Amino acid sequence: MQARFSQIKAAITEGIENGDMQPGDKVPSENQLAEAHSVSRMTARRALTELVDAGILIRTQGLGTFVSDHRPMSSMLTIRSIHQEIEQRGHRYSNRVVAQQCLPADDTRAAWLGVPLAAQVYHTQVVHHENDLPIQLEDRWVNPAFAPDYIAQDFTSQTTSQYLNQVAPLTQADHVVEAVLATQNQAEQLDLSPQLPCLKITRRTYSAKGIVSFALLLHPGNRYRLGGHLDF
Amino acid sequence: MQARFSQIKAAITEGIENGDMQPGDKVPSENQLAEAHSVSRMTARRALTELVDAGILIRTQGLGTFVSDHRPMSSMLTIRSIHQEIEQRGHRYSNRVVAQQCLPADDTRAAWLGVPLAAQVYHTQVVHHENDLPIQLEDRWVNPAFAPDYIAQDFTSQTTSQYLNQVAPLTQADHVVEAVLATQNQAEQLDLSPQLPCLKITRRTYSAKGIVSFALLLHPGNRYRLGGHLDF
DNA sequence: GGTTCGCACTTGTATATACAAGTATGTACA
DNA sequence: TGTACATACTTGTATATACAAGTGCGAACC
Repeated sequence: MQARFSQIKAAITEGIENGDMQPGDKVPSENQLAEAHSVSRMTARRALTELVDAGILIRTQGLGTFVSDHRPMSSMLTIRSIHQEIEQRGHRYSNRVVAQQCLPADDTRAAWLGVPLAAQVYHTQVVHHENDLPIQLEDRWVNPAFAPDYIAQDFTSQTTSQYLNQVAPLTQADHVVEAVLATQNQAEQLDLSPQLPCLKITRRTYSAKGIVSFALLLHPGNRYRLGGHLDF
Repeated sequence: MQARFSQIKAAITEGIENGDMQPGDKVPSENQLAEAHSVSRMTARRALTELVDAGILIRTQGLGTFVSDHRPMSSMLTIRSIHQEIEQRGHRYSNRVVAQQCLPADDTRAAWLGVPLAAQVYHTQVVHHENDLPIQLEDRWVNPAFAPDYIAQDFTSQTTSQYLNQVAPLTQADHVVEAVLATQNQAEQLDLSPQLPCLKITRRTYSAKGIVSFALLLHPGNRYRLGGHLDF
């Protein structure tokens, strides 16, 4: 047995899918839907609310509810924690901490972290392994103001992001994904032949008080699966 | 003036951000929240519902509501239509239809499109230009069952996805993004030096009745900006 | 003719209530 | 000891109602 609000949702999406309602068209008002389906207004409203959340409909107070004209414009990019992902595949996760140091920020790092030039920042470089094969290179710069003990941690038992999320719960993050060639150095760390295309993901994380860290991920070969809606 | 359910949301997220509540912790029940904030249960419930939708909380009927332990695990990858994106930058959009043909599906295409081997499918290859510079290569295979007139369209005035979205409104789409090197042929179409890393996005679209098309996008240099939460 | 006001209709917020359904726990019973 | 049941508490669904707030239109007024 299906809930009633769910039936109303189905009726509306069906009307959109078979072309009865075009993008921009007005859908029946909450009161009309309520009467048509013999439910209360709040139940009809719930159906509309969930379709609005899904991006199928658009609501304007005082005007009405309409079929969205630009539905498939964005998509959930789901990237699980590298640790979890590997273990879910039934494989063995391990890592190697290549570098863990405190150094003065050059202009690029300073700009990304929002600290003065030459300010001391923490840097770690970790190679992640799946069944002892290197599959991911992580470069991370951390603002000491938010994680003063970062430099003293043991990151073989706990990932850097796990630790940071503990001491400075992040509230926001920006990401950029691009395709690059691995540098000589990076290729050596990952035990790759150079000139191999890699997915590079740059990420900047914010806590409530400022920029916590930015990290650089190199994924040779790894693919990311996307679900949802996307337009190109 | 802020709505009351919004105040409750703020109170909960604040509790999570300053560490009062850890992932896995139980948040007050709907009735407790209602009493504590002097609102009805439905209002307290709405606050929780929106936080659940946002991925901050997890609810289980009969058990309670808990702080999510894997908050920042996914991110909205927002990719606007190439056409819109270029025009929003104030640049000139144009394209060149390289191929538009009907041919028998090889095993790969047949598998992706869900049609028998050697079935006739439509294929188009379009190069998208920004200010007359090629920036994107689009390969698309279409199941004729859902768009029989696809092969006769003029795709200089209308993009392939615009047309398909009209004749067969899509209900779902899968995407895979990876880094590859452009092939000799692809590099020529895009007027690139070969051996350049490109973002390759493979997409399969579904209508209510089956697989409509799958497309392959090659983006040299182009970066995708992500917003929201992501974990690695 | 042009402005203002009021009305009808829409969505937004909030309440009080009722029952259904899932989970855990303890108690009574075999 | 162990199974079954009753109970308390949780979230899930649904209703009827009330008022707030935004939009559009027409009628009354100047």
